[in-house]
Amino acid sequence: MDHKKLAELLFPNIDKTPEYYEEMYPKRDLPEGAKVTRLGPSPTGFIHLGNLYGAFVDERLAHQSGGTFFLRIEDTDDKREVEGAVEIIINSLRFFGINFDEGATMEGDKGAYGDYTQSHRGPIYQCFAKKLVEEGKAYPCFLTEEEIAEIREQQQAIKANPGIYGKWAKSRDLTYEEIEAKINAGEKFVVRLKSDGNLDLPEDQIRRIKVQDAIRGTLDMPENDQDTVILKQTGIPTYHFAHVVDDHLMRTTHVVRGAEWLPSLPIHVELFEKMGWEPPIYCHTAQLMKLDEEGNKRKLSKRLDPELSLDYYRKEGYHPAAVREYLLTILNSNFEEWRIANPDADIEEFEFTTEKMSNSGALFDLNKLNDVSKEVLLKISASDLYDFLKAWAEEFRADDEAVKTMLADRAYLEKILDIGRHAERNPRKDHIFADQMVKNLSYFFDETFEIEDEMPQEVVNAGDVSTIINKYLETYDHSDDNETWFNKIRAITDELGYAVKPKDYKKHPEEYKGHVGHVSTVIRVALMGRQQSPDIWEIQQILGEERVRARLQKFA
RNA sequence: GGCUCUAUGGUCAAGCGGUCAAGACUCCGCCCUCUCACGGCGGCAACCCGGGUUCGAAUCCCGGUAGAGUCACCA
Repeated sequence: MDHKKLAELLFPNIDKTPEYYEEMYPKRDLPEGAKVTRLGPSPTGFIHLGNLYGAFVDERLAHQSGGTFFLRIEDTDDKREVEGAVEIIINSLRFFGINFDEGATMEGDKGAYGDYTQSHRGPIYQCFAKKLVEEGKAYPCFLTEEEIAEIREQQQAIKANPGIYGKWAKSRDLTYEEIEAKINAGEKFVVRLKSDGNLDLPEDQIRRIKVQDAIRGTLDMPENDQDTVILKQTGIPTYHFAHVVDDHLMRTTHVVRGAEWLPSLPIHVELFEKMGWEPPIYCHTAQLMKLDEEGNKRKLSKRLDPELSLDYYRKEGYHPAAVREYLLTILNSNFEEWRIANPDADIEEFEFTTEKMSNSGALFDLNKLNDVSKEVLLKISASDLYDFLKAWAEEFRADDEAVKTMLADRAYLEKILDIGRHAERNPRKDHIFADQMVKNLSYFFDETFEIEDEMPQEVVNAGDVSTIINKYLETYDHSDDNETWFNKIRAITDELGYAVKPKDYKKHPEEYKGHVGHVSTVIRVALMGRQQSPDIWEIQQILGEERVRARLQKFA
């Protein structure tokens, strides 16, 4: 077989040579140790937490080392493409602080290693596929879907491994004349790798490949024996071939991808060998897991787990910094420790390493996210929080009246957001995410204020509700300081036969109607509509005298 | 089924031949306290199983088991 002639027959329009592209995309001029990483999403427009997790690793690796992080659109599957997906991907990631140095952007490509959209790179892949054919390392395959299904059945019958390989790869043996005839007859073909592997040998003779994974250490697996499709009928490559060609030409140094790619690693290794290229350093990340209905762990799925979509967190109003912080806690096992030692340090200062990454799948933990979020929001100023809430509202709650009223008066909301946050010792950590905050703070606004809780039983039983309110109103002076104010409460408490010290009531409940806490709660319910809230005095100062009196009046 | 990955409390996780087996989140007490939150103190709770190697194993070896992933002209 004249492979050169075959290559010409298959790719009559490919006139560029591999050398041409090698020259066009020279080695990157970067400082020693700089890493080049990439994110290669398929443009379905759906990104979930797992994608962010991986993107975060890419981003840290590149930017921590003074390297480059680029975006490549992997749209080799025409069936999955969604309109506007690239924009969604870029925006979502940017929101969470992931920015690219190079690659596809909304305004087209940026960088010297493009095109960054795989569907635009047909001739490049074909050029390298042609080279493989020329060297007898790849061949056209005319098997139809039905024929492949039939092969599979035969393989099942004799318990052979499924797939197109070795003797099952019937198109391997076609002569030039046969191929030419088929092409002239209009038959479509795919290009397959002609694998040298053989897994039918006795176990101890099977060649094994060893790959150093930056996260997992030495990987040791049987070599590939499958004649994997590298170019589809359309001339567009499969993931495997696109990965090898692109990451070589784009000079990627570190390929970060999910562990679901582990099984196809031998294919990639063989492809790199056949191309005569040095493979990148692989970083196979653990997959984020989820507990399913039966209580089993399983991989996050975009189809099954819409609530793990990044948009879900944006809609709920989680702050991007909180999500980043949370992700880092599950990404690097020493991050939490570092954070405790450096509570105020910028997250960028943490030295992220692949070695400290877990290689078992972490379960997504909402409790932990919320906890982390509280800490993160505490460090954000009221002014910045306001801006964050406003941006969130504009995007997700444009028609929500409650949100509108909340944001109407900036100074007012900022005071509310700061309640108890600047306490010298133990600041309050009330804020978790935007939606939660809207609900939590509703009582500050007359439009959303309502009585949600009952008055305390002790006071109701004694019939003292309006008595307390009236006495409170009588002595109320908006200009009292916190201590003066509370002393007045104590006076009312004592006067009406309640214990000024809760401890006294606990010791001798028969001697009192209740204690100062119950009396305060009456005020609290009248003012806030709830039995629980931050400091009453502080809230009163924010609500203003007029509003305070009006609300109390309803219970007088 | 083949191949691969993983295996420490409910969750996330330290550990890398000798520890009373860290820590964080959750949960439960107590303290602080006008309620809640915060904070402090304390508590519940773990090395998948079986064999080895060793004076000694969560750590090393072998064999099971379980969970996950993957076996496409999807990525």
